[in-house]
Amino acid sequence: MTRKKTATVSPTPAVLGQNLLLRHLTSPDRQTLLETGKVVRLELREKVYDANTPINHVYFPLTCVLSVVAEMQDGGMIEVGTVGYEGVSALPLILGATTSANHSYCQVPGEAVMIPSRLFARLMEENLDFRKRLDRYLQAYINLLGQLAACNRLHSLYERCARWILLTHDRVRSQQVHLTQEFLGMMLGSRRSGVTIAASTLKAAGFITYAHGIITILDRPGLEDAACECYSLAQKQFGLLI
Amino acid sequence: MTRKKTATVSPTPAVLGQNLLLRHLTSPDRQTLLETGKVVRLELREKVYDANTPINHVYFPLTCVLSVVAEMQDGGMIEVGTVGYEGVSALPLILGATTSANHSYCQVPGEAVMIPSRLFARLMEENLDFRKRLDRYLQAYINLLGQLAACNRLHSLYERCARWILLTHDRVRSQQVHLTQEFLGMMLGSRRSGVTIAASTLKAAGFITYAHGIITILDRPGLEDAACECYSLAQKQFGLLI
DNA sequence: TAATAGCTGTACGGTAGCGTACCGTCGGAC
DNA sequence: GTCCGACGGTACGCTACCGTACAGCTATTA
Repeated sequence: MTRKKTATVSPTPAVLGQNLLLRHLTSPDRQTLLETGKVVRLELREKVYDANTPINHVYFPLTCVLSVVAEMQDGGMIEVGTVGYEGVSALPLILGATTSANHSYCQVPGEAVMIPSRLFARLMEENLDFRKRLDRYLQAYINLLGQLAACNRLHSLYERCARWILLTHDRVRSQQVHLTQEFLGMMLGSRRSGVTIAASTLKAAGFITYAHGIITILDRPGLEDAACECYSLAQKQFGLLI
Repeated sequence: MTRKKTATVSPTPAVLGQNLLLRHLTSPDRQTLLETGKVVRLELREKVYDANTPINHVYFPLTCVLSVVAEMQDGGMIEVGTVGYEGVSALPLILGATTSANHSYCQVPGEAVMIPSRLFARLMEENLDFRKRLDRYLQAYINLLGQLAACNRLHSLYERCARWILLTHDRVRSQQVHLTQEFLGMMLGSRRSGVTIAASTLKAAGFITYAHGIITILDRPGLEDAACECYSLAQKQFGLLI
């Protein structure tokens, strides 16, 4: 929530290469992005956009991870999507909407390239290759959304915990992820105490350690075994985007 | 599974009006559809397409309802989307894919307008208004998919049963829906015995009756009260498409 | 160094729904 | 009318997870 203002910096070509959508951009659009885009740092739980509110800025994550979150009438929240360096924050804009049905905020702090929504719309309109990449990305996102709907119904909290940790880990450079059990519980739509039990089991198995909001991955293959099939399916979907 | 071959019939303008996407089509594309499209009857559980298999035909439901179903590694199935007269079967084609990650088959028997995928692609490319309507439809579908993911985690079987019956009822002209509890259980990713209890409760409340594969809606407002918020949200999304 | 706030471990009764089994009933086929 | 198969009702032990509460630990701040 606390946002430290940092000097906005223009991206370098190397920076653009960190995002799968920006990586393949060619001039003149590449040049436009180098000039107009800003590298910003998103802090934990910093808002990206609100539900049913015009989306004015578009973020291409570099090292941060964003969450798309559905809010129910009773105030309950649950994650319905994540966005990392493989994608872009403004999924609804791809189909011409100006708002989203969900909220989005920063799940793992880090950097992103920000551009105005109007520029994003122009790029989509004028750059066919970019447009096609966005379409493919959106398709992958939809496929994962369907899988998530199934996963939420059919798989145990233990499996989903492992899946979530892996997916986040894939998008972060470090072996450590800043993440409280309370937060993970909200993302998974479960109680914190339930998450503690699942996490303790993963810890006892030696796959992770867990202390005061920082989770460390110790045994990735082990964690992959613990996760449901949804993880490998997600990996496969993202593999198609490179 | 048993498909009775019927003589294929070309649609009339009145028929096109029954599908929200075809309704607004103007000539010359309208004429193309009247000539090239076929009105076909889809039977219960008739396949629309398979996962990861080229989609050659596109269906615009008139009175039938289609299900999009995810199949898990253990063979378990669960519905991740439905398509009625408001939409079209081939959602992945909208984004340029040629296959789907899921299966699709007929959930409620009835009629649909069928065209070849190639024609569908051509229409999307050449008809901007049609393209825009498809984009809006896909956006609504995505929003509902997100809501479903949340619903599957947060709402009870009782609520989801009511929601499902309502959504299907909306897309059917009759007060009766052909539907076994076994089938509904599969759609909802739950046991049949659990569905029986939920359905019995709805029956005891006087909202529906239920006998040998045919469910009859008696008290729609009552059923709406029983359903979770996801139903009214879906209604709202579809309302935006008219 | 002490106080504080945030995070994790644990406990425990309660419940929804699983998994499975069995039986009754109704409708359609012959 | 009789048989058979499909469908629905019910039962019951079992499990995962809820909801809530409380206690202990660690990093941060005063």
